[in-house]
Amino acid sequence: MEYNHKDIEKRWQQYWKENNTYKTEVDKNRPKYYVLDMFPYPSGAGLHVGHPLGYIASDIFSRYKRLQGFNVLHPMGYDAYGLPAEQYAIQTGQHPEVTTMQNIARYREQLDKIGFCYDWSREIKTCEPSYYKWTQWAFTRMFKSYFNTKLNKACPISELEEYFAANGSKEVPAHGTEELVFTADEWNAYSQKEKNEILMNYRIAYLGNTMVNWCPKLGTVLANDEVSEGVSLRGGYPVEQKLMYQWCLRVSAYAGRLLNDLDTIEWSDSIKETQRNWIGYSEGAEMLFPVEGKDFQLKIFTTRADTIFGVTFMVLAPESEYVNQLVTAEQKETVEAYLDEVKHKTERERMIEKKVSGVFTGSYAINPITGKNIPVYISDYVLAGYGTGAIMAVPAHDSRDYAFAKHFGLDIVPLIEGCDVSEESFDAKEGIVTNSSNERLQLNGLTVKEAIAKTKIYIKEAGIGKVKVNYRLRDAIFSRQRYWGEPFPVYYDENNQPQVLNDDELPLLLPEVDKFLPTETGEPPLGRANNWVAKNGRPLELNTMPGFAGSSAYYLRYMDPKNENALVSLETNEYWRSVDLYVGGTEHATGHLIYSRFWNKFLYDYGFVCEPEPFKKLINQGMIQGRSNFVYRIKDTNTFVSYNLKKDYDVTPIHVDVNIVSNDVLDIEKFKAWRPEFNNAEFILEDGKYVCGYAVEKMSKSMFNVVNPDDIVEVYGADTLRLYEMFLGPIEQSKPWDTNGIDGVNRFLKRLWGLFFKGEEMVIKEEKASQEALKSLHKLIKKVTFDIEHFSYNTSVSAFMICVNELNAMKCVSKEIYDDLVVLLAPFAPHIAEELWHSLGHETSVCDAKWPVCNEEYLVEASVNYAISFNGKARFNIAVPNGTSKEEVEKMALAHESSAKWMEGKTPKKVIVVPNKIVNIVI
RNA sequence: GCCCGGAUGGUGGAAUGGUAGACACGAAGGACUUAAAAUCCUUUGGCUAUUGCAGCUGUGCGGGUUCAAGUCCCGCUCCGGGUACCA
Repeated sequence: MEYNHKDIEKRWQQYWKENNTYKTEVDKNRPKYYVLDMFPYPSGAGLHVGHPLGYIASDIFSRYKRLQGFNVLHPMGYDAYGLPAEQYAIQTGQHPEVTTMQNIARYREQLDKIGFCYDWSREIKTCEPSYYKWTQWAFTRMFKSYFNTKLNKACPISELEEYFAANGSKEVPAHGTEELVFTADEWNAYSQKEKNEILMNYRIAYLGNTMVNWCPKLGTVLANDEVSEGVSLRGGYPVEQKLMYQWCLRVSAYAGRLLNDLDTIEWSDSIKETQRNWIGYSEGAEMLFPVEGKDFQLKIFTTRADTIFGVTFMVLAPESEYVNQLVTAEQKETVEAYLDEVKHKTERERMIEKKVSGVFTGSYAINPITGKNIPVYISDYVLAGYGTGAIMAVPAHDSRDYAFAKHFGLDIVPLIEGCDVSEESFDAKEGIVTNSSNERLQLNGLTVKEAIAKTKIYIKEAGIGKVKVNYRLRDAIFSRQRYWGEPFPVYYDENNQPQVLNDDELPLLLPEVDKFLPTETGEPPLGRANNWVAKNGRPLELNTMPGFAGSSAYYLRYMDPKNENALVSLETNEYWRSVDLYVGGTEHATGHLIYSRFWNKFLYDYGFVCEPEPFKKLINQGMIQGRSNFVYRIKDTNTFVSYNLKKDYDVTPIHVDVNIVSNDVLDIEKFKAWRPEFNNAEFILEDGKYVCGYAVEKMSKSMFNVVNPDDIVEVYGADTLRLYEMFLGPIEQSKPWDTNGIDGVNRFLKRLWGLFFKGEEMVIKEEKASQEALKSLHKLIKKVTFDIEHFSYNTSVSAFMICVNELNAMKCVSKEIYDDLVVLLAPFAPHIAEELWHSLGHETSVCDAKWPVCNEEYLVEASVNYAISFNGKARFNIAVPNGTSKEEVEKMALAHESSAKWMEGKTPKKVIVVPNKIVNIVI
C-alpha cells in the first residue's frame, strides 16, 4: 500500500467533521488554553502559501496543548469589513457583502484542506449584525465615559457632571482635549446644549475637530497607522492634512497604562520597543513665555529646560491657535500667504522637500529667565499635534532650530563648554553647562542632567511652568466616510447634538444604498440610504467605523459567540480569561495591537472583562516573500538564453510563472503554452536545460510568483505542506517561498509510511521494544517537547527525520514505539498520524491521545565520549564508563597513549574536565 | 538621523561558552533497470595529501575577555525591518 495523501486527508477531514472532534466547551475540571490567530481579511486573491505559516504554527501548538490535557480554545473568523471590497463594489456595483461572503467561502475551502483544528462553531464575521452589535455597544459605553486621571481609569460621564456642578472645572481629574475654565455657578447656568459641548471635551468616544489624514482618492480619512510615508497603506494614494469634525477615541488617555503594562506581557522585545516608540513617552517641562505688549502667555513644551539661556527665537506651528493672536497688522499679509502655501502642500511634499521655510509674526516674546525679547516665527517644522504646537528654539543644541536660525540669520548661543556650533548644532544631552547663569538661575558648571533637574525645580517655584509628561500617541480617529463598515449607533437631536442609541436599539443595521459613492452634496455613502433615522425620527450618523473597530474585541467574542445579552458573559470570561498565545504578523504592532489593548483596558475598567491585557504571549511569524523566476530574451528576437550564458548577449529579463519552473529549470513545453507570443520561442540551453534566474520579491500576481497552497496540497498533500512550511526556517524569520526542498519532507513521510506497511501488509507487531529503539524514541520525545515549547518547529521536523531513519535502520516493528511516535507527529502532520493511529488498532482519534513523557533513564549511555583537547584544540576522543568521576576522567585522559604526542613532553599546567563533554589540557 | 534585528558551505538552515556546518535541498559518483522515473548506497566548507594515516584553515571585518568564542565585551562594514521635522 502506497502512501496516498489524497485518500487519507479526505477521509480524516471528514471524520473530524462528523465527530465534532474540534468542538470546545467550557470545562471547569480542565485547565484552559487559548490559542488565537490574527483573523484574516478575506481578499479576492485567496490565500497564498504565506498565509498559513502562522496558522500552522498555532495549530501545532493547539494540538500539542490538547494532547497534554488542556482544554484548548482555538477559533477562527474573518475581519470582513474593509476598503478593497468597497472599492470593488464601486467599480462593479456588486454589493460588498456578496463579494465578501464569496471570498470567505473560498478562504474556508482553502483552510479546510490544510487540516486545522479550529472550532468552526465559534466562527465570527465582523460584518454580521450579531457581532457588530457588540462593537456598537462598546462605542456607546465609551461615549458615556470619561477618563479619570486620578483613578487612572474610565468612569461614567455622569460623575463628571456632578463634579462640574459642585466644583466647576477647577482641578478636574479628567483627561480632556483642551483645558476648559468655568466655575460651578457658570456650569449650573449653562444650557443642556452648552453642557453637552463641554462634556464632549472629555468623553472617551468624542466628536472633535482634529487634523486628519485625508485621502481624496479613497474619499475618506485614515488613522496614523494606515498611512506610511505620506501615502495610504491600502492603495498607495497621496494623503493630505485636513481639519475635520470627526469621531475620535481617547486612546491617548491610556498611554501611560499601555506603556507600563508592556512589562507584564510576553511579547518579543522588538515589538514592545515598536509600541514604546509609537506611544513615545517623553518627560519634560511646560513653560510660559510672556508676549511683549500683550496680556497672554505662550505655552511651550521642552525636554531641554536647561537650554533656556540659549533661546533666541520661538516658533509656532502654522495650525497653532496662537497664530491669530500674535500676527501683527504689518505681517498679516505675509503670514496669510505662508499659511496658504503650507495648507496646499501635502504631508508627502513637506517631507520630500525638507526645505527650511517660515515667516515672522511681528511679535516678540520675553524669555522668562533672561528677560530678553525674542522674535516669534511660524514654521511647518513645528507640529500642531505634539506638545503645545509651539516651541522655544535653541539653535545651538537642536539641529532643526539650527537650520532655521542659519536661514533667517538668527543668533546661535552655545551653552555647553567646548562645543563647536559653527558648522552644526550640538544635540547630545551631555557636557558641562556654560553661559547659563544670572541672578535668577545658575546652571554654569552643572552637567546637562543636573541642569535640567534644577531648571524644572526653578520654573515650578517661580510659577512659570511645570513638569509635564508628553506622549506621542494620538487619539484614534474613528470616523470613515465609507459604506462598508459598522454604522455608528448615534443620532443627532434637535440641537444637532450627538446622542447614542439605547442598548435595545442595537444592532443598528447597515442600510442598503443605491450606490457606494458619496452623495452629490459630498455626504458619505450612508447619506444615500432611505429613511436613515432613529426610532425618534432624528437623523442618524452618516460615517461608519474604521477597520480596526471590529478587530479590537473579537478575541472576547470567540469565548461566547452566541451570547445575545453580552459581548461575553462574566462567567465564561472568568474561564477563558485572555489569549494565552497569539500568532500574527508584526505589521499590526502600531495598529490593531494598540487598539485592542486600549479596547480591552476600557472594558476592564468597567469589569466587563477580568484581564487587563488581551494577549499574554505573542509570536510574530515572518513574512513569506515570493521567489520570482526570470527568463532572458535576447533583444529584438524570440530567442531565450539560459541563465549562465546570458552574459554573452544583450538580454531583457522577463518574469516567468514560477509554477512552470522546477528547481530553477524551465519546463519549455509549458512555457510555450503559457503565452501565445512564446509559442514559437527558441532556446539556447546549458547542459540541455534552460536555467532561470531568480529574485526575492513580494508575492504578487504581477510578478507571477504566487504559489497557491491548494496546488501544493494537491501534489504533495496537506501534511507535507505543513511540515515543509515549518521546516523552512525559524517561524519568526521572513524568508522566500522556495519549493526546492519540499521533496525531502515528502520523502520523509513516505519513509515513515514504509515503516508501517510492506506491500499491503501492516508490519507493526505487539512486541517489546529494544533499548536502542526506546532510546531513539525518548530522545525524540525530549527534543520535540522542548522545541514546541520554544516554537522551534524546524528543528523538530529534523528530529523526526533522524528518528525515523534510526528506526528504519534498526528494523524496529514494535507497536510500543510507534504508538508514541504517532502521537508526537500528530500536531505536525495530523492526517497521516490519524491514519497510522487507527492502523495501530486505536478506536478513538489521535487528538484524544496522551502526549508521551520522556523517561531520562533510556537516554543514559553506558559510556560517554570525551573529546580530549590540548590548549582548547580538540585532538581525539576517549570512551569513559558513565558515572566516572572528574578526577578519574582526568587521569584517564592524561594516561592515554595519544596524549604523550600532543603534550610534547611538557607537564600540563591545568586540566579542565567538563562533565560528559570535554577534557581540556593546558600545556 | 534614531530604534530593533541579522551576517555560518552552492542553497534553506543546526549548534544551554565546550569536537562548527545537525537536518534537508542541490551536485557528483555508484547500485537496481533494456531505458527512464522511483528507491537505495557513497562523497560533498576550503586548501594540501588522497599509492596511507592525516594536516592546515575556516562562522562579515579589526581588537579584547577566557583553559576554550559562531556564541560574551569594545570598535567598524554591509544587509533587512520599523520610525521620523515629536522640541
